[in-house]
Amino acid sequence: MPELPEVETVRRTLQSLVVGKKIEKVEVHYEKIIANETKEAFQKKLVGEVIREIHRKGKWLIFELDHYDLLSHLRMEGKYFLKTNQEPLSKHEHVVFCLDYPQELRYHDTRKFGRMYLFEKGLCMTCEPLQELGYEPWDENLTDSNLYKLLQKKKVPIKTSLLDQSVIAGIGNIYADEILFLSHIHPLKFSFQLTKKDCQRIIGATQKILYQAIEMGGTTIRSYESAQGVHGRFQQHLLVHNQTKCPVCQKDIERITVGGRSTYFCPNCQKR
DNA sequence: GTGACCACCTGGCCGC
DNA sequence: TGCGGCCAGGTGGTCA
Repeated sequence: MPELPEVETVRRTLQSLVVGKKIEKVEVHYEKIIANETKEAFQKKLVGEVIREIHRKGKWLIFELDHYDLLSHLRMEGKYFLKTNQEPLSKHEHVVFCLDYPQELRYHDTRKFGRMYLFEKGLCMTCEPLQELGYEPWDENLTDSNLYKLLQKKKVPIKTSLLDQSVIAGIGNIYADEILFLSHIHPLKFSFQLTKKDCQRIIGATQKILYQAIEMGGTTIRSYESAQGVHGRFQQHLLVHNQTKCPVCQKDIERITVGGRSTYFCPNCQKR
């Protein structure tokens, strides 16, 4: 389940593997992956384009091409693999970018949740998928005052607000649990009840956890791998998510549902 | 405008 | 062993 650290790991891996490569041909085997173009237009527009750079915003990957920006969201199980055309196509490989012969960049997605958008170059930052995104975790404007103001308007539990991409972009279910644990905040506490001090702790914990996770190549809970099948190591450092004992007080970790999502927390360290 | 709920999908797991 | 049902979860759409 790729969150910001996993997407950043994929970006870094792809950056070294495919930047400078020319797209000779595109095969789309599952049309729904392409969100804002027909399969035919998508295939036609990308032929001859060179991958100039790969960026990330929140959980979105942005392939900067000659004339277009290709946006890719991995959702739950999306992965990219660099293979040769000799290797048989897996049933979960839905989009194939044929690069310099015989190399192919293949988009693999078991659950077909991932989406790709194609925009004219330079227009993607103001497009629908990206314009709603909130602060990047290392954005200098992500201050305790700004976060506090934002959360004052939210009448939902803080866990739900952390998953809201219009607040802080890139946080998913696993890291939201970890951030709240490090911040000593109960996941059911209402967002508008948080103090500026709480916001300061959330920002600090977010930056710390995401930085560590990126350094370790992300988290592999069930299905995430970066390009070429590299597994992340951060799962060995998770403090509460999917854990049974609190690493601080040794009390039992509780599992509840918040906003329909499994949520792990320590009732002793994270009082309401 | 905001929040709650559901659909999209498939593999893994569990109970029978 | 095989089958059915539930669960996982990011996002967008719909409804209240």
